Amino acid sequence: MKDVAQLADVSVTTVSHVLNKTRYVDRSLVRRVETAVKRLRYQPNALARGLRRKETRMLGMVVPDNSNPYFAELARIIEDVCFESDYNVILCNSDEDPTKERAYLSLLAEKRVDGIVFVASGNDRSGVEAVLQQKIPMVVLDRELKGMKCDAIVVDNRAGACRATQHLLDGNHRRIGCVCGPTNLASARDRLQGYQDAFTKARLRADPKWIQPGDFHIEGGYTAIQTLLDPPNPITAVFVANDLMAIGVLRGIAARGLRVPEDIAVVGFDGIALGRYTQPPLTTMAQPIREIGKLATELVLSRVNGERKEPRIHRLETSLVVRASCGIATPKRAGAKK
Amino acid sequence: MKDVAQLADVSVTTVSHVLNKTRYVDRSLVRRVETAVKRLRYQPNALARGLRRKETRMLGMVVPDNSNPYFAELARIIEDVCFESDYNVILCNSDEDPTKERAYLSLLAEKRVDGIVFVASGNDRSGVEAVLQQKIPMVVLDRELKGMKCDAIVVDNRAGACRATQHLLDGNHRRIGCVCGPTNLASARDRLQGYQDAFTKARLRADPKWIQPGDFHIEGGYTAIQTLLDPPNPITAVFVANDLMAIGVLRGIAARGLRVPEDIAVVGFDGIALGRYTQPPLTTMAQPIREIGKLATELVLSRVNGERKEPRIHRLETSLVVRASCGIATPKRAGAKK
DNA sequence: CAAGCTTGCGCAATCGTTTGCGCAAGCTTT
DNA sequence: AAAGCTTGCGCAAACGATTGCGCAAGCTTG
Repeated sequence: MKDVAQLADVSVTTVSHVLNKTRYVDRSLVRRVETAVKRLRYQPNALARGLRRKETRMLGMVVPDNSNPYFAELARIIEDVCFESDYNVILCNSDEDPTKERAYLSLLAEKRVDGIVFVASGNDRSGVEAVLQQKIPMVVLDRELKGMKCDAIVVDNRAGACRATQHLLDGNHRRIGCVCGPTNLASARDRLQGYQDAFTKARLRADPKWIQPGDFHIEGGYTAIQTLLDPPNPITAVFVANDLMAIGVLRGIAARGLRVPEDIAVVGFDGIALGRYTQPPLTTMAQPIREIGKLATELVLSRVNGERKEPRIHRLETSLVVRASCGIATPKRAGAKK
Repeated sequence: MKDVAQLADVSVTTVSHVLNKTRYVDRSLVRRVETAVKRLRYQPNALARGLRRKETRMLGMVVPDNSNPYFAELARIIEDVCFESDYNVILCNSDEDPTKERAYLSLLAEKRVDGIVFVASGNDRSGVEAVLQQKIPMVVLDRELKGMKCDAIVVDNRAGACRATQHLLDGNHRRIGCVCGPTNLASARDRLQGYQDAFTKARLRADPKWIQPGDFHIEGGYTAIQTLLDPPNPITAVFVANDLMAIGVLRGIAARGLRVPEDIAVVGFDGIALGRYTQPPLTTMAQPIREIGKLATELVLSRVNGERKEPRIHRLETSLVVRASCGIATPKRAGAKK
């Protein structure tokens, strides 16, 4: 910058003001500065700027695993919105490991990101506290950390899972299995609850043997469905707590020579884009993933820009997307049963 | 930091040295500093540090689209390796748009990332030049920019596509279609070439009508296969230039009531993890994606750490992964035919 | 006991910007 | 023509760390 100033024969102050258009500068000087910038291929140093301005135009994004299509899509949306607003995003994969989560949150705080989108997994308070007390705007997805002074976005996992299961009940399935997620995750527990709620509401009982824990990964779905199909007189339908596992389930069923939905009906959860293209296409309880991503980013950015609203929990609706894998044409509403 | 120094009643110099363990400090002072750090919840400012040290411990990563599983997996690996070495990665989606590419490269340069992993798409020299002349280590994937002073990692797309197609020929298919990628991408062109090479080598001719351009996205595969299957006496096999489109192709075939591999054999390209779980599992020409990611990151990081080797082009091998979608049990080697 | 070493720490410059403050020159008033 | 405004720019102090250099106190040595 000094060099630019020298070459253009002005002060660095003027160079700065020209670059930022932050006060009037004479035409001729502007031109001189601009040509000097071009000649020297000058690129401002964002660190120095950030240090002075106390902003970095970077957001941190912590997700469990960006190779899970759900988070990949979410990341893509967040990144897009950020790009629009001239922000960059730092990608962090936590693997749902509290230690990694803490490490990343702390790193992001040190890097002085302007905000954080955090897909929380465990009950990790400490890491979050550290960030908040640095006054870094943050929005937490998928988990309501009660008592936390920051926005959260959640979907009603329980109600969604319940409706998904009801859809199978409506299709006259009675022996309905559930491949659920790791029970240390609140969202997984809620979805399991919802599955059970559906039975309760229908005055039926879910056999505990029908419930098989998964890991939210594709292989987990594959192996879970195997043990679910092993016993004689097995389930005729299965609710899978996320779409990635559902893909594994579809494969596992096919590997046994069974057909979906004729032999086993399958319903997933998440609404990833891939669900349209599975064999057969996947019926799923879709999260409004685009909205979640947009809202999350906008919430963070609005706080970055000084918005001072009271933090709150935003609850979004899931919606049932009926495709072939459940073998039930029209979704009946729960209310329609009475 | 000043506050810490004050509270511990030492100079900021000492605080810095304690934090970085960069010179001997008396035990008692170390303790005083450490407790002060805890009490104040002090977190060093990475911007200031970076400014002084001229490093950011951040890498830029530019990919076309992180929601394509191939790039998602790549990103994941890169991020993992970086985490090991205490680096963060900035995620950038270029959408294969030269303008976005330039914008991102320039932004990354301003942010003074220590290095860049760049999955190049177009022929964009300018953006790359700008980075290189800033002396930022960079490795370019998927495209050899000749004359560029930086490392590149490529796979032999042409040979890979050729072998994939040969595999179909070996399976006694003669009318083999090709869903190729956008022709402005070198990798897509090479794969198309490889497809044609296979015919040439077998002294056969590929009907131009069998070649259908795609967009490397899932829907593109779906629509491409439709037009490929429309004519009477259609193809009996298809080579798809990437796995994502291949998934679309599988769906498209199923939607017409045809079966894979009995009616149409399918071979993809990329080797994404999802390929194991498609219906049927996808035969594909796999890129060594883990190696690519690791090598890319290691190359960049080694240069960050002052390695001064001559930049070179690293060529990696693809390998055929035979699953059910091609309907051919054992891959015959091209050489075995003679 | 003086000279020279070693040990342990602090001073102050530096990294590359932004920005509050003030100054000089030209213009408008009265 | 003096007083007061405008206009257009530069000076220098931050921002928060790192690090070369040097200083004082305690030791060793001859």
